Amino acid sequence: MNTVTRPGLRERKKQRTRDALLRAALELFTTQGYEHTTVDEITEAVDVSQRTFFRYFAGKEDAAFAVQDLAHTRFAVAVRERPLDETPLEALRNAVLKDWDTIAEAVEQVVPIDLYLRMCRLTESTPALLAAHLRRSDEAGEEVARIIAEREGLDVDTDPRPRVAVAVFAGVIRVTERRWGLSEDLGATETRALTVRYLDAMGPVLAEKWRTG
Amino acid sequence: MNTVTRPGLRERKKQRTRDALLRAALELFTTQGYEHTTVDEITEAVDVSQRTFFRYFAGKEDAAFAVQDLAHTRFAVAVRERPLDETPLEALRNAVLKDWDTIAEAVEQVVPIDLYLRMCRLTESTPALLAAHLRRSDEAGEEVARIIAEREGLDVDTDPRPRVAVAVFAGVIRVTERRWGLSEDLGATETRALTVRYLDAMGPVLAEKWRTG
DNA sequence: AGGTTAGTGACAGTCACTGACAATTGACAA
DNA sequence: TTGTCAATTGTCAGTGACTGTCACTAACCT
Repeated sequence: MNTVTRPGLRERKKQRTRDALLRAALELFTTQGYEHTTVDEITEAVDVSQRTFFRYFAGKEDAAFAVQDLAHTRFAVAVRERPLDETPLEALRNAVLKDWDTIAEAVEQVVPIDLYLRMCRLTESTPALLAAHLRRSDEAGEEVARIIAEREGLDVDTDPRPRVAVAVFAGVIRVTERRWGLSEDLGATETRALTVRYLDAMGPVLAEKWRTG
Repeated sequence: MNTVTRPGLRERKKQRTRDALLRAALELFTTQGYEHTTVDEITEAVDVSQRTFFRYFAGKEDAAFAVQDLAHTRFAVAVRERPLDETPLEALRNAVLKDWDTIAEAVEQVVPIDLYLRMCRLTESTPALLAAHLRRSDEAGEEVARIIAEREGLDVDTDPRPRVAVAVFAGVIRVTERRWGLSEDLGATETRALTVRYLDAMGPVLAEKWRTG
């Protein structure tokens, strides 16, 4: 008798199964490695049939990126919410930074953050995962480019600037991603600072001569 | 009796097999689609065992990108050959443009250019291939970043600028790639011009306000 | 010519993923 | 409460990518 109709038992059960599968998958991936984890191992850990796994996730890869997708979606929303007086790159910059502070709790709703972070690192060192990650980022970038174009009242298929701006921005993000993913000792706070530094350094990099001689 | 020891019969036979497999693979991929082409179909077309295919290529994917890898390698060389008085981004820009004019014949040595171009378009519309392509590009970018760092006498692990510059540059290239891959009517010449335009527009994009209002 | 070695084919096995159908279980009305 | 409907799941069979192994053949070397 909830005023807000609570999802029925069926719905709740489904959610539990999905969560359990997701958590088991990430746990196994991060401890044994992605390639060395079979779907059977995941389903055995949750005690469902293999077929069920594929009903919840399009494939192994899809499970690996369920959380990452959440982050991408949130970022797109954050960009859409930026005030219109910011330039495109300002909007992108401020969107990441604002999102950064609240992303942790959003992730925690689904899986322990620690698990997510370990998964991110694994992505960087697993070719198959890195490939999938880059493609998903590319996709997310496309969406953001459309948002930027809309903000600026431009046609994304005529004017290249939205896509160029997003591509440039994504490139910088990728650098910090890599840096963070491969270094053992680099906390979230330091990485955030690094991101700011790189983004702010971007302008000069393009014009300046680097050599002091 | 060659002064330059010509590769033996064994070596030549191997090369022929590899070429035949590669050509058959690309031909089938581009006509039937990547996913709908089985390795068995490829090997049947060349009349070798399936096992042989996997001795020449690490997988289906590897065959699909054999030519693309050639292009990446050439680009890296082109960057290395740029005069030292060019700024990093100038060097990158001029390397693509210079390479552009000679890449065609280099490709033709291995497979018909037309086949290569069709393969590129297919990559853009096949998620699995796009993912693989982006990862390989990322890898190539890492190599180029090291070359740039060396040119400038910097340590790539300390100074982020080489990677940032390459990431930014790669982002722009990606935009033209996409544009070319998805439009039916866009020749190589027009695409080259587009690349120049985007690259040259990059600086302004980062600083300027876009809205005229 | 005869021994060595690289390249190949044949075969068996693993694993991701899919389609089809039957069994189960929550939802909902009589 | 009970029976019906529909959603979820399990089972089974099959495809296709990829790997290890081993015997065989053909090029290479002396």
